[in-house]
Amino acid sequence: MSHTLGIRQAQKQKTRQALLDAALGLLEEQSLSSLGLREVTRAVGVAPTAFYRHFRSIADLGVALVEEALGSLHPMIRTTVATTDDSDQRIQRAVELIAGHVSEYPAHVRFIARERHGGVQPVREAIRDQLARFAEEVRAELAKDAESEGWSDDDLLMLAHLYVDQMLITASLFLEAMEATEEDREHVEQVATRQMRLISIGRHHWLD
Amino acid sequence: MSHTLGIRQAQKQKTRQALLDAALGLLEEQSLSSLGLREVTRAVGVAPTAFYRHFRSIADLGVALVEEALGSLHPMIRTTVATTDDSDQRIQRAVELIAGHVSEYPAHVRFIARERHGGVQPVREAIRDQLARFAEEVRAELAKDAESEGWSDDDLLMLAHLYVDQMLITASLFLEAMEATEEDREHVEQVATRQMRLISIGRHHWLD
DNA sequence: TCATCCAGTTAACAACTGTTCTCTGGATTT
DNA sequence: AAATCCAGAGAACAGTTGTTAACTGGATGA
Repeated sequence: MSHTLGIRQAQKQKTRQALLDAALGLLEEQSLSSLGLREVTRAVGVAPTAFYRHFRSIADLGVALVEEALGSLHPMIRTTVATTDDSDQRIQRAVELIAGHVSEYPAHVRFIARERHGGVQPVREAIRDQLARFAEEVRAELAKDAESEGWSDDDLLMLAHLYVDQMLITASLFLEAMEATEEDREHVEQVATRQMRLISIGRHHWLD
Repeated sequence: MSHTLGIRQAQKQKTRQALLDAALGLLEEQSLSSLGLREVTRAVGVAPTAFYRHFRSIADLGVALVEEALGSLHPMIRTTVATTDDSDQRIQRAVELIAGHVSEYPAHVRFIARERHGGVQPVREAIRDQLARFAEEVRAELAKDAESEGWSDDDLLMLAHLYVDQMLITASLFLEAMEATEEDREHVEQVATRQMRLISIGRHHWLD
């Protein structure tokens, strides 16, 4: 139950969101470490000093963007992994889900791919933490699976990280393919599906 | 057979290398898109305008750094994949080789990881091209393997990309672990080895 | 030996940056 | 109704940026 905000708080949140949106837009053709505070406020149409009412620095804004881009993704990942029908169909659904997310939030995906190893430490750490949470959640779901009998928790987490990294690679490839032909996009989908399948086969025979 | 350079050419190459080295150093705590031309020349101790004698722009310098970081790596990758003894030992050697390379050229590894999805298009493209070459070379080596009988070229390339991406992920993890404890570094090595092994198991049962 | 070349220098430019302090006027609270 | 609050504006700061033009002086080639 969220309390209704006053006019003042509402307007403040609106400006804050405008700053985040403008920053995300400007980051399509540069990195966070070269993004200027004035550049962002100029794009919003607000005085440079207004920035400080919302963020301590550009790095601070970057951390907020990480939360916006990844924070709401946890339930989605959970339910996708949790689906316990035929393995091949599960993979295909996962790949389609990634493709859909990339075409709906391309700027968010680009931001995460770019800043995961980017030049701003607090942002790198925020992304690392979120991805570690993803891996842990995937591990927990995998543990429920019948196929995980006899697996150590360490190995399950190892596999979960493999899946999470593969998701990011796939998302990044879909992003690159967005401005390519439909044929190229289908090729990316096919390769991603096969890579996931190969990993799943490795998982199936891990205990042999 | 390299012809001996005149004093002039030699001095020019020396300055050019100093610019590359200084840039690589400065890039440890920022991205290429925020690196300034004056910043680099200041670090070398040379006038800003001297920069233009060697590079058209910072992006141009970035492309040269990609060549420096990845260009000499092709024979190394080839011979590593080509080694045809026991599979588990091959994986362990590959991981050790990555660890060695990271501790010998950490700045190069950081640069590639950072700019692969970074904000400078020509640099992204240069890295993409080099990695595609790696994948193609790995595919060619895998094709010679007895285990690759019955595999399509498409599937071999799919697997090769999986290996190349896994190498990069592993290298990036070793880099992060460089300032951590010996225990952490061993953990990274163990996880990377197991992930490679799982992929190899998937490869072994791919045609079932 | 002498004319040419060219890597690096010097000086200057307009434009940009993050941050400070002071102020304003509408929303909020008393 | 009056007092307080606070998001955003405005002006000014010292310092930075990429790029230009004209130069210097040692290496080079005739």
